[in-house]
Amino acid sequence: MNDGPRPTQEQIAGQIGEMNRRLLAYFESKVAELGLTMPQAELLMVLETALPMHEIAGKRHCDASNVTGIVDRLEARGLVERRVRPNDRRIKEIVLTEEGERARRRVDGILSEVPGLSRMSEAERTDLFDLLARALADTP
Amino acid sequence: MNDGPRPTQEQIAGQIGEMNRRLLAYFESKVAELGLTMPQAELLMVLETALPMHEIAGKRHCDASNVTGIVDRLEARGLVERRVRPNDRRIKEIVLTEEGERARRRVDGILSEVPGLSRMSEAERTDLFDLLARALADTP
DNA sequence: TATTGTTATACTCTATAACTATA
DNA sequence: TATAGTTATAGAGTATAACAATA
Repeated sequence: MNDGPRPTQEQIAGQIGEMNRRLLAYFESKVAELGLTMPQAELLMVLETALPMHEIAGKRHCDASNVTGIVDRLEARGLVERRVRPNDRRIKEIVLTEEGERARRRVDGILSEVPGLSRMSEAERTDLFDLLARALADTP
Repeated sequence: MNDGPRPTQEQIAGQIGEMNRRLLAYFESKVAELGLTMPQAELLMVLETALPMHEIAGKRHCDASNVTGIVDRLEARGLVERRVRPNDRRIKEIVLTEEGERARRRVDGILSEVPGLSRMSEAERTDLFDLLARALADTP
């Protein structure tokens, strides 16, 4: 497949780290153009359907009290609404407003467009996908 | 090379995002065992040699006032020292203490050990390295 | 009693602007 | 004047603990 020089694990780790840093900075700058932080953008992405606060916290692997703050800011901007669930009045469903739907689609467009991928061939992309899948399987 | 099903760009982007999230969470938990945050750990990694504050800010692409705070905390823990440069008394060189050197080596070990890579063959790792290099070349 | 969500508190990181000391 | 670094300030995200409302 490839008989070039063999990079060390440290070199590969360094390259993955560099990739992560650049991508994160890139995505941050792009969602900032929509007036969003990354946690806010990621919270929008989780709202494919309406969800209670505690389920959002579960998906984001963070404490429920964080979700309160992020939802507060999204709600202040008119992107989401809190709706008490009639069956169980303890629960508040978070739902996207129409403007929230639009913002979510824009965020989705940003996060789906990894700049480094655009000039790769289909075969290269498939190889990368498969290798990442192998790596992911062993990533905690 | 690979004649399996062709994933869409969105699927690959999703996988890269998932990889990033997991790796970041993994590294965060590991450096937290050393009592460090990621910005603190990354600042240690930059100190291969002593550096002035403003150069650290340049390498981290952040404002100089941030570096003041992070160095404050590292200094309070005895991991770094500020030394005024005699030639130009405006400049403070940040140098690792012995304990800082030890912490830096531990952080280096953590960041060089990407868990998903350990069970891949050399050929697979080389392919991944080359594909990431290709992708990086087009990542701003 | 247990669950859901909020509030109070505290800490880190982030940027901007004003400041001090030095060149 | 310009540069290096700090401080003051403000906002966002994070976790923990205490709390109110509901089940």
